[in-house]
Amino acid sequence: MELGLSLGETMADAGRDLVLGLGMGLGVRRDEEAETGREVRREHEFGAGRCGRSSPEPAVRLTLLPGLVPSLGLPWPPSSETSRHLEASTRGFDVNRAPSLSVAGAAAEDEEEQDDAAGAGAGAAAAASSSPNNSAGSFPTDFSAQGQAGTGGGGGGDRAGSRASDEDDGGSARKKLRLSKEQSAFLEESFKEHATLNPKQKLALAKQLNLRPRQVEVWFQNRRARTKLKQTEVDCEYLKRCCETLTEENRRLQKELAELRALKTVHPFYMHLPATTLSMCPSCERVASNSSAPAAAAPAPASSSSPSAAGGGIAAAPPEQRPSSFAALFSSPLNRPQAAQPQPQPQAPASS
DNA sequence: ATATACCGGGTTGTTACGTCA
DNA sequence: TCTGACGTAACAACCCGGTAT
Repeated sequence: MELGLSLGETMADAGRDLVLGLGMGLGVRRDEEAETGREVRREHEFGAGRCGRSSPEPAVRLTLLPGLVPSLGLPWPPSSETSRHLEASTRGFDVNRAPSLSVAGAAAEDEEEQDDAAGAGAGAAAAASSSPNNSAGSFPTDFSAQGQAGTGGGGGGDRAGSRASDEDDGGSARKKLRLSKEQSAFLEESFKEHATLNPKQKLALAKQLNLRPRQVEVWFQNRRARTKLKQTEVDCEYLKRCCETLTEENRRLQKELAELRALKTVHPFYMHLPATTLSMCPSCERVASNSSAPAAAAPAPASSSSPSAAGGGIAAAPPEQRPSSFAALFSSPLNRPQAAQPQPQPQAPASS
């Protein structure tokens, strides 16, 4: 069996569909999200799924449903990933030292901020603002003292404005990069609720955090990129495990097929069905035939002379009802492993 | 057709941390 | 043990191209 895996672009909030180009005709569905317009997305802009318009949407996509996790026995999501992400997401908090620990650092920053103030003319407020240390003590009230450094405040929030400010700052625009712990936390909380912003919310957030709207916009862009990157990493690992499991399954089925063929040679009367119509039910370990599937699957009584009846306990079912492992793999409810979110995933299955 | 705004992908510069001699 | 150089990861900001309005 040849597997062609293609990792579709799926944002963390894109319905959690892992796209697999397996070409096996199982669990195929059309991507309805691809028809979702931008306006619809706008209406559901917060918390609603979106499909990256830049991603090439295959005409037919095989949705790798999260039910694979239990089916394949794959540990998901990796708790280490979650912890790592959380660590990473909170690393900035730790990096921002507590005021008591940053005497030397504060002194150094004072020098920088003096430069900033001199370069941007932001004044004493800006000079005192951009140090995260200054805001470590109080949560909301610090926001008024944050940001705006190096840009002279204001900032239209549009690209032209930011680019203009880049040039206006006389080369000091990239200083004071780190947002404060409180600002990051607030943005994270906002991101949990909605991964995209409309202008109104952007302005509100910027005002609340005393950041430029452009900063808020950039933060959300970067945050989405990080989420997607994490999800991609998770998906790759997941697909790798899926591939390994399916390979093993294929190996097992090939072996069983060989055994059945050998059995056929020994007892030809026993298997007067075409070999291609035989399938093995992995759950009950019985041979199933789909050659008479339409009739056998129907409630109508099966012919006593039918092979399936003669088999005694041999079940016949249409392919979509066949209790194959693939069907189980690709028909489970959405449970695709997700990249570590800011909040821990309580439904993480136990690792194998 | 043009302008504007937004977004994703990629890149750059800064910062903080860990390691090692 | 302390220190400075070095590598690395994370992050904020930017640039560019595409798309929608």
